[in-house]
Amino acid sequence: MSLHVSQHHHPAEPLAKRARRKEARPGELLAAALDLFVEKGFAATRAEEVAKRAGVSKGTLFLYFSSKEELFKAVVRDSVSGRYPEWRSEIDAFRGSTADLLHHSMFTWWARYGATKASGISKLIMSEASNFPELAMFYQQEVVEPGRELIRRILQRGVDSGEFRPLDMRYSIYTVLAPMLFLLMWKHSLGACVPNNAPIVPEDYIKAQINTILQGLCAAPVLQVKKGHKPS
Amino acid sequence: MSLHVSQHHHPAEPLAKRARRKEARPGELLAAALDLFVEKGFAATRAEEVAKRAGVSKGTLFLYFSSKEELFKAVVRDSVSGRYPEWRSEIDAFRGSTADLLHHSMFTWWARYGATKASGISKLIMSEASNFPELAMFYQQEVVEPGRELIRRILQRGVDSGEFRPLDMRYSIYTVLAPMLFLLMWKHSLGACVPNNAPIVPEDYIKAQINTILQGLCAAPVLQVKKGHKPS
DNA sequence: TACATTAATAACCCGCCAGTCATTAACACC
DNA sequence: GGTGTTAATGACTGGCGGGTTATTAATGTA
Repeated sequence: MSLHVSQHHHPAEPLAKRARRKEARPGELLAAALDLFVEKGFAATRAEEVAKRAGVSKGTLFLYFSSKEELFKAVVRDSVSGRYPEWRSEIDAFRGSTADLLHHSMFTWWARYGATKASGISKLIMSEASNFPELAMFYQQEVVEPGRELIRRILQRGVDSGEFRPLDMRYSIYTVLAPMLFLLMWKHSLGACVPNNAPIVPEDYIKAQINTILQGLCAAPVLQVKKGHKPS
Repeated sequence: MSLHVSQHHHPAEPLAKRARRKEARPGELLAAALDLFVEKGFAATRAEEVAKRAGVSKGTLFLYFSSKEELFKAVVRDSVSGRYPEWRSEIDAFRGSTADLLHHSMFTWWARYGATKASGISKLIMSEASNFPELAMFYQQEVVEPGRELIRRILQRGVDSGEFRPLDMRYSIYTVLAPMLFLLMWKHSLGACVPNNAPIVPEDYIKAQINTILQGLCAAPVLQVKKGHKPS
């Protein structure tokens, strides 16, 4: 996805059969795979369908990726784990209160990841980890651990500055992680396929969660989160 | 599971092939199906394997359940939705503070559901809802809605008595639901199959979550949850 | 135009699995 | 022991899907 999005050599010459485009194929296959993995899950996604969506035959898919599992790993690297460095430096550069940093981080995470297609990958892994232990392992190292570290960093900042009470990091991390991952899961499972009379509005949900989290974590009794707060 | 657990007619006469036991079969099949659905998921569970674990042939399975989906619905009715009436009356009968009620409910829910095999069903549904919309719909009506109602009941009790600040029920429900469902998901996915240097101890996790939730929900600034609290 | 290289293809292999059905045998009743 | 009912079986079907391979043709070079 990120770098090599499909760019047809010439619009006037629309889709030559059997065109040889060694450079463009992997990116197009990754994009197609992301779409389908997110939409149907890992096991339920058919290699042939990925190929078709990328405009090639199944044989070509296996020419560029040795198996379905390798294809999946490539998708994760391309669309998830690549983003950590940027986030980490943003967090380190942040100058306001830790409450504001938490607020900013959660809304940013949602806007840049949770609300995008790529977030389906997290749901997929939670869903299919037990059937594909190797993928689970890969994801744990590549995504989960770094993510935990980022949250720990934010909370520690609050403790160090005295804004938060002393925290047991082993579990406080989940105070932030659980509501966000639940939102993700919900969005991609029951929330997506069941007609619901009380649908979750992500921004409202997050605001409510932050409210609860902060009033629970701050050392001193604290007011509501400020109303007109600007996420970015 | 609940009622008709397998009881062999006579232990001395261990496993007569082709025994005719119309009464015992459905229960044994449900128990086997629960095991396997939880272990491998819905799509990945093979009908023949369910039959084998129940000690019958695949043909017999389809004699009692018209399809895999019907088998699944029967498992849900048998091992999940049957428990609501009991919980609801326990909640209504509770006499202490709402903070204690919440504490009691969350630990009881974990002990009687979260920590058992049956909780794998919730994880399964979150995982496979999008591939089996009919099952998702069924689960939403049979399990999710009643569950939401129960949480709403508890929170409303706290608001009415003045223990909790006024709450937007649409989202406050998730303050309770999200951490618990996240724990479930974790237990049945990454937490189960990845060697983890910081494993989650459910009771500690829940205690930490309650702590945060209450300090966020209570009207007045509140102390820690009492230390030696007895869940039941 | 002739030739070498290799990207791309389509047919193929092989194992798997939900659901069916004709056959078999356990049991009840006489 | 004989007979009818039906619980239980297991072989079978039809379709699917990951991965392979022999073949085809696009492109670069001379």
